[in-house]
Amino acid sequence: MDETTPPTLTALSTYLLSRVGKAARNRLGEQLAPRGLRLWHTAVLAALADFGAHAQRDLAARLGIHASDVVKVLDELTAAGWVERARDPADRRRVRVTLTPAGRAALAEQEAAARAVQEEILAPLDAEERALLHDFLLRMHRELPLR
Amino acid sequence: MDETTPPTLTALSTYLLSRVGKAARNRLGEQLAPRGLRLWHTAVLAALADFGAHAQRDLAARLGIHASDVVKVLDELTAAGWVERARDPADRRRVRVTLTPAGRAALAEQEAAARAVQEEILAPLDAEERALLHDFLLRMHRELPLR
DNA sequence: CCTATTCATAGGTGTGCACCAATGATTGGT
DNA sequence: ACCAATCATTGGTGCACACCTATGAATAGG
Repeated sequence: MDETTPPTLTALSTYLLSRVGKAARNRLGEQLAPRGLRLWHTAVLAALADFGAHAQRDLAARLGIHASDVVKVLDELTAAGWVERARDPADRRRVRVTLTPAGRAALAEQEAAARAVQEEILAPLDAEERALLHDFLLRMHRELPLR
Repeated sequence: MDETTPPTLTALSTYLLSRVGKAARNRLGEQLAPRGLRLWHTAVLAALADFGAHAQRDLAARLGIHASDVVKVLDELTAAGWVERARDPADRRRVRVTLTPAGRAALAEQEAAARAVQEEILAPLDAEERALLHDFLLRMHRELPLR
């Protein structure tokens, strides 16, 4: 049986983007799932590593994630000992979230997993093409609504 | 508040791919939703337009979608009058699916919607860059497991 | 001929993702 | 001192997506 994807679809960058993106997402998910993680866990750890401690509301704003979902992600990250919550003494409504050394180590592992996935997905491209692709994606990403 | 995405994430093509891809997927979905459609509807119409009538199992194989899900998509496409189901007289287990003229017209509209989304997402890229991106995506897509 | 396989169908599950409303504690504005 | 707004939290909802099982009709292979 012919399994060729319809040219009407492959002619659309949008379609390819959504399909390749989904593949990337799925493979990333498969890497994280065994550790009981989803993409937001990594994103939160990365935000803390790159920008230091955040109030939860700032994490939500930076990542474009719902405040109520931040709570749930942090519940799991604290349970893993990767993150610590502490009331902000200056404003006791806020909870200050900090990355633990264990959290930093976990992030490094997750980054490595992501790079392994990258190797799979970008396999057909040479180094120069990968650099171009990354530049294109960065520029598109920058214009995206953070939602 | 600083809403910069963590560099640890934006350094990963995989992350950008999954994020930009999701945006593309979402915007496409928003275009189709008012008409009660999802991406698979368009994909099925495209397969029929590009390769002619299919048995349902062949649609499933070509698109990498579950046979039981094909049934549901076709239920809706037939209800819209875009597709017709007929028993294959040569093998009466099979159902031969054909595109109606209305279906072809609907596909054209959906393509136009997809191109509009494309215009949004690819806005930061010039024509040459878009062509390069499309080539990259095509090559990556070709190596993807059809699932 | 009859048994195993194929095909379409019906009905259901689980997961990830995004979003929403209600609540209690705390703060800021006036 | 009070009222309105902010923040974290709880406990949901709904959707898209992918997958699974069981069933009946039809076919193919020995």
